[in-house]
Amino acid sequence: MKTHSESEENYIKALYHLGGGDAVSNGALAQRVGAKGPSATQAVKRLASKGLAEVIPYKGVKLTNEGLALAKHILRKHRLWETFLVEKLGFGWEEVHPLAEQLEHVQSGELVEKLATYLGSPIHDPHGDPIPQADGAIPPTMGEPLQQFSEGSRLRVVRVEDAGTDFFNQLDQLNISLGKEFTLISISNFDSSIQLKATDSSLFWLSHSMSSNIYAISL
Amino acid sequence: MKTHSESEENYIKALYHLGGGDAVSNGALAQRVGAKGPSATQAVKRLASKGLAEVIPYKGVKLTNEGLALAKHILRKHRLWETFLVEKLGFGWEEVHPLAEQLEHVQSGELVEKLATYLGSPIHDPHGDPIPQADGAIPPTMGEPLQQFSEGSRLRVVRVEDAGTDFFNQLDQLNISLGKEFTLISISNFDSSIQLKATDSSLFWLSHSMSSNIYAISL
DNA sequence: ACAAAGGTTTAGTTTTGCCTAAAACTATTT
DNA sequence: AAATAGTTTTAGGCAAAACTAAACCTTTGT
Repeated sequence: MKTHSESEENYIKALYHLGGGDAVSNGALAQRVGAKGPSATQAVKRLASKGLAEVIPYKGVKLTNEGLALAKHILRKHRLWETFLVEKLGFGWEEVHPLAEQLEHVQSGELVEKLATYLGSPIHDPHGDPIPQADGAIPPTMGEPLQQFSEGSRLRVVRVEDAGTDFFNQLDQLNISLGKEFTLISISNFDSSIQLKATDSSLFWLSHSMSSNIYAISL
Repeated sequence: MKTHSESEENYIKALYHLGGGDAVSNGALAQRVGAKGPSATQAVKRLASKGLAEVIPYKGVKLTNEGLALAKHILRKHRLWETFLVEKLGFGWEEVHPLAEQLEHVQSGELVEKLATYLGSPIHDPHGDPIPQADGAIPPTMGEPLQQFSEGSRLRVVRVEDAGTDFFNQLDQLNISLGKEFTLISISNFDSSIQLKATDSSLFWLSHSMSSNIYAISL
């Protein structure tokens, strides 16, 4: 198996995140990896020369099938490590992203699969995001934003967007975590904030910016 | 805490391995990291400029106290990861070194300590080598080579040198692992090979090159 | 249609870290 | 004491990956 630099892997991840298999603009890519335009131009040329991406100058870049497979593999590692850090080492779900960014670059197919087995072959990570499987299959993305539900719905939180430490801290303060169940009491017509009732009958409001990052399924 | 490149960390590790706190020659250092002379010269200059090593041109290099502390910290990570890979993921003790070489570069004090706690704060790794503690203390190095024992001694294997995959495979074939107990039956005057008796009373011979990499304590 | 605006690429520089070849130093041997 | 062998350092390149400044496309507005 060819080996790739961390920088290359970061560009691959960014391309996958932004476009999946579709074309991405140079600017968007540069912004995502935290670099300037010319660095991205140069990077995608390197990727193209390795057969991982296709570039149409001034138009955009997209991953080849090979690039796509690599992207999924990296994402698999990332989410398995996040799962390990939370489930086994007791990290909070807001802390694990930067650590997984380092761990995901470790190269060893055997390690990934042994880790997956050790964790019980999970299909979702601690944020509820799907973990790509060894064969490249992506488990379904769960849930809808809370706005999508009607007043009176019984629902269970199954996924949250990684919207930064402050967001996670607020979730913790409100005692919201994956698997928790609530009843949607009302949605404000004024600012779209949402009132929920917890299983202990406590009532509270969530701002739109909070609730739009929280995904649930109907029970 | 300042951050260091992987290359720098590899040179730090090599300096520690070869000299501990004492001076090391440029050639030995280069060989250990798998580079050529000039690369090592350049690298130690970088280390010196960061206060991690002291160089006397044409004489040698040695780690500063800061460099020494960093070396121990990296070794701590390395041996904790090896322990994790063997104890939790089920890797064989001959496979873990290259993986730990990658994992040891992950930067996070919190991760190291959580990992140590998860593993039960071990003081020896799967090969029996001491794991430097968080405060820099080094647990005692266990055992003596089998040659040191007298005929008839009862002994327990507590450490093996990492002498390559073939060595480990042979250990496995002979059913020798850490903690196993044997009686030393005889030492050949001709080629220093050693005859052992296992607890199941089976008898077998070990060549000098095998036995000199196996360390035991007397029971 | 043309010119300005905005995004993209090229060109040239920087840093890290490796290399080879050549020069310089140390040590040994006669 | 001088020559030689061996090691180390300097000098000069190369590649990856980032940057700034300048040139170049594309698109958009009038």
